Amino acid sequence: MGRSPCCSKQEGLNRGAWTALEDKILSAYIRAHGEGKWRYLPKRAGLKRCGKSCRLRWLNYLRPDIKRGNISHDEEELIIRLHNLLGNRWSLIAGRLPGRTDNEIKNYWNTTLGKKAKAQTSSPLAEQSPMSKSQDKKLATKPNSTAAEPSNLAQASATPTQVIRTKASRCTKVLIPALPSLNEYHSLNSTAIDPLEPQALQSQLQSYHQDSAKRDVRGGTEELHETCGQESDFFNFSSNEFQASHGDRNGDYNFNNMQGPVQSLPFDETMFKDWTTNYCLEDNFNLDIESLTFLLDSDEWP
DNA sequence: AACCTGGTCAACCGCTTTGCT
DNA sequence: AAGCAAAGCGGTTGACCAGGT
Repeated sequence: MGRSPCCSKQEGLNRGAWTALEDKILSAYIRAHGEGKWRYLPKRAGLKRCGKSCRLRWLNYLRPDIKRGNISHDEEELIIRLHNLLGNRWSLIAGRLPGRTDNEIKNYWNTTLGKKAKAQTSSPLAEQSPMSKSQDKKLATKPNSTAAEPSNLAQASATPTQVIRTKASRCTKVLIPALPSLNEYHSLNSTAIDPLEPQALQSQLQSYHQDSAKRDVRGGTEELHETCGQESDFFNFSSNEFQASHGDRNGDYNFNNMQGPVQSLPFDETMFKDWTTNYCLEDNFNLDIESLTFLLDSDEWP
């Protein structure tokens, strides 16, 4: 199957850590045009990055609803229990932790929780952690607890866990949660520039590409890459055009819809019914949409 | 002060899956 | 059915930092 070379192999692209300006440019572009079409995004936004890199940066760092750091005790507990059930399905685990990314959870597991679990495994007689003690407290009130719900980390690691292997599927119908209005968005993302002042960002963009060119020369390539910014169409519009362009290009988000009351797509319960019957869940599994914590506490798990 | 070591996490990389033609 | 593009996923890497020697 022919495959075009990975965009990361293209020459002239910036790599490594993102600069504040690149973040601003990416944020501003996505606010104007929405997510998606990552392959074309860098060129249109005027970024010297590959689409993959842009997507990752947005999803893991720039999204307005991202919670960063300070993983709470409850979250930690939930991660452990989800990992017992799902294995290294980080995106699925992250999906149950609002504001957390799969990358963050994966890193947190690899650096913190995984070690805890390993330590408990290697020394099964080791003292229980406070977390596991609290889990035991819970279980003390649950006489029907099963092996699939370990009472502590040691048991979680020592007991063969039942990992649910889900089949990855693209989500074509989504629930749109409460999206912030544009004003709310700005207050959430204080570092973002005002999208209604594209000229200011455009001047920064020019210096960004000049700096990139300098970096290339310093790097010994002696090669002045043709900047994407010269081809970019992102900043070639006025404030009025910006306002009019929300959602009009490429069928992306309509930001006008983001203003005013919360809008959500009608939810059909049969969607969930189908999901539970078509996927790997047991027939007698009682799915509670509100909370996976409830799900995990359910005695219906095998 | 200089060096070493280990921890953290953002970013990269390669692969898989899905949807479209 | 086959080919391709786009998106998503999970493992790995490497830069950075703090603490220890």
